Amino acid sequence: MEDVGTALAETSLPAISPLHGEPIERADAERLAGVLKALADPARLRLLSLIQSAPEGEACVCDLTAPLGLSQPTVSHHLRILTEAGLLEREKRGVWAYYRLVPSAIGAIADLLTPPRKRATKKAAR
Amino acid sequence: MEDVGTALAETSLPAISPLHGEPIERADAERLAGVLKALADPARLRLLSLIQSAPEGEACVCDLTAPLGLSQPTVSHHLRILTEAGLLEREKRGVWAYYRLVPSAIGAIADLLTPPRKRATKKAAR
DNA sequence: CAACAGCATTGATTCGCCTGCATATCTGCA
DNA sequence: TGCAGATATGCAGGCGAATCAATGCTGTTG
Repeated sequence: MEDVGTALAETSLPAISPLHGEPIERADAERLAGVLKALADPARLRLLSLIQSAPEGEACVCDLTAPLGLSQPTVSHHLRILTEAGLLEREKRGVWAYYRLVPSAIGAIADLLTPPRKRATKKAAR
Repeated sequence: MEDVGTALAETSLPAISPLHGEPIERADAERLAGVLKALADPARLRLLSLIQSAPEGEACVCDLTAPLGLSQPTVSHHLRILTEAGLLEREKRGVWAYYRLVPSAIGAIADLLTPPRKRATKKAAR
């Protein structure tokens, strides 16, 4: 894969939504799918949940392996994917690497999936 | 896979969110991941988008193969997955099968991903 | 009734991903 | 400098998914 990280970070994940106006294009669909793919995994969902509920809203790898029941390399791998998708941010303090959520990124996804308010009108006008 | 269809339909996709309170459990993570996996595909995102923007908010398979550039069996396959995930509903009229969105289902996902309003306070109190 | 059109299903192929093991890298400390 | 603990990366096995061609099914039409 290329750089899914920038997919959500800045430019990408544009204001277009698959549930609003005209059909999205292939490139946009692939970008959005890339980010959703990062979310669509039980281990990664649990990671996000664990980090979010951690004392300071952050957690290091060593705190996450046990609750997940996965090996340290595997956990590190999933955290990498989530970070590259723009859903997590990493901060290294000393020997430990602390991860925390990026609320705006997750919010952006939620917005894209939120159908327009009462916008059920069909464009049958054509 | 078992019945991802019921995953969103009724009981499943409970009120728990991976981004709110305490960490979600493994079973919940797998259910949510199952639905997200249905979304995390470019072809399926484009299908949802095409159907949503269709004249009556509905479309049949024959209208979808060309814009997607995929074979009819493949399109049918994706529609099946989306329907089983509870994101689409199917209605057969004559020889045609019309698909349309299930807004509540997609809204439910969006709600789960929407962080609590201004709830950024950490529970470090513990 | 026969021929045809729209969809779904099956089988086969290819590709990607999740996982763990082994190993490399980095940081702090003696 | 050398050692130990915390993370990251490479590699490989195995499972699941995406796709298409071929086939079956159902309703429509002549």
